[in-house]
Amino acid sequence: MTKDDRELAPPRDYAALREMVIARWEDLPRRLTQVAEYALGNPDDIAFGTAASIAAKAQVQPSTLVRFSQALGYQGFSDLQDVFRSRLRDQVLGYDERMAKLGAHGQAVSRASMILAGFADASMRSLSALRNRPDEDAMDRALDLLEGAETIYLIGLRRSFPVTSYMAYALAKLGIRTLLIDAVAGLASEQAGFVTARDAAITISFTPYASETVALTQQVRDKGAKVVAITDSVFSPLAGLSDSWFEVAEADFEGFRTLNATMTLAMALTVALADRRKAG
Amino acid sequence: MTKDDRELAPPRDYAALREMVIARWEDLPRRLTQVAEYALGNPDDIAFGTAASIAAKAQVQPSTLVRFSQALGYQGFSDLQDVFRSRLRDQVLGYDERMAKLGAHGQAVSRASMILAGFADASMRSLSALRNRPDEDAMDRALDLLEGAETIYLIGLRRSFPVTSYMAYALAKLGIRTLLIDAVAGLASEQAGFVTARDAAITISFTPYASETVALTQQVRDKGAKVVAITDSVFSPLAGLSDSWFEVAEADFEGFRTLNATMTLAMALTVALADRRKAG
DNA sequence: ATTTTTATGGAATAAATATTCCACTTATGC
DNA sequence: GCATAAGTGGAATATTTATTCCATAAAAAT
Repeated sequence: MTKDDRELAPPRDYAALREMVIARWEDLPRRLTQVAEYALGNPDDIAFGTAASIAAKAQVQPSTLVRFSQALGYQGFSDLQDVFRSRLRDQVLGYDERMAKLGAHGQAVSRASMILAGFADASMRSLSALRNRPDEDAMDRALDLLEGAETIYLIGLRRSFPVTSYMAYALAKLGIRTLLIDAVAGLASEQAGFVTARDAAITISFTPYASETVALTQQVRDKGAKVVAITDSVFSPLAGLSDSWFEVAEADFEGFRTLNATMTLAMALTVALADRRKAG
Repeated sequence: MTKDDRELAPPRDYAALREMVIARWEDLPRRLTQVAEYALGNPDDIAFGTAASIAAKAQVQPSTLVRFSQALGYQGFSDLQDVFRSRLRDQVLGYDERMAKLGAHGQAVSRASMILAGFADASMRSLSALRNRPDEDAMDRALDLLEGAETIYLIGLRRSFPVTSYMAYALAKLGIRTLLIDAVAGLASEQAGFVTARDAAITISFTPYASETVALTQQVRDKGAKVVAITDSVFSPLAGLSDSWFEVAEADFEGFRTLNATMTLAMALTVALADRRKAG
């Protein structure tokens, strides 16, 4: 079975694995074909099941699963199973083509470009999650609150400041009156002090929630302004302080959170708001 | 903790489980709250991981996971894990329907969420382009220039300001000295005036290139500082003014340019730089 | 302040799961 | 048809993984 040359490079992504199995279909022994057939037909079961349960369903012995895995070059069944699991993860996020691509040319790259690729991937994951969440009416609810506002106050410091500063720029370009709380000269509270019940605020914060952001949000809320929040979990202090809020899940790469999903949501919110005002 | 009445009906589906955890959030002890937060934030990890690996990521003991599960009325961790797994299964199955819906395009979806989807798609296109361009050594060249810099000056106004402000935040967190030219009080030129030949600058600008950004870049260059630029074409005035530059192509949606590729590149540059300095 | 209850970390144990091994069968080459 | 090689089932074993237990710490009640 010309083991030596095959065993060196077991595919790490499902697409390649599938191809390999199909290619070698012919020269696999009887029971192993049986396993191959079951595996390709019920990839989910492979991902979730135990060797024993899968073996039963495929009508073979557990040991056959191990042999199958090893024949393909994997260390054992668990090793093979990892591939099926990663496939599931990716499918949930919605793109297995790009993983195939990743496996195809994933070598001889510098550390720097690996970091870049890592961030790009993390970002795409975040965006995919954002896109696929059918948050249908969260968006509409937020727009209802923002549409009639006289001035929109933008609250977001530290890590969130890039987002609010972007919105300030874009909304201003679109002719929507905003006030960016930038805390210049330590005047954050004074900047927020002019808010009235005819205004609305967009407030953005993530773990660990900057206490100043929370305080400012509380402040504008007390004055009767509507509050739309963008944050990262139900447990965020902003969730309780807002009339409508978005949950954004940012993927991370080596502990550094991406900002893209938040940024994209902000952009969409900005344009959708302008769109509504024009229509209205 | 009034165990008896709760333990009889542990939810079998993820949605109900999630609700239950949120409801009982308050009266859970410290470590269990920690687990709850991690679980709801990273449901995929719970589905696939082992008790030990999850415990490590959530920074608790494996036994705490078991206790958490039991506090919720499950028999043990494995029992709880089943719920998370079934969620994944369902999501996978629901994916096809979702794609079909997407293909049928635009009926019964609100205008707002179409805008969101549009931006998400545009962003993913930008990122995909960024990722697949094998700009191998542009990154390394830039890092060479930045590595030895005493202070890194960040130049980027208007649309690019979110990016520079993000870098200022992230680099500061990583212990790298920066100076963000924010043009507060109209002092941009004065802020940039302190630059020396031992410093470096990162300058960012896109069509239509803000004249002030170009002028500032020229200024720091004249003083002998190294310049790394992020811009959108060879014809950019920044290309000629820099020692190394990145070309970033941002996709647009209905005329509005996304900022994600730039943001992601900035993030990668930031982390890669910190990585180098640590290594060096 | 003192006792009692509850929570926690970490090691010990139990359970499950994968893997290896070997006797036996089937196929292949001579 | 005989000898050799490859394949297979199932039990034995090794490993991994969840769970329980206990000593200690923190909180709550008295």
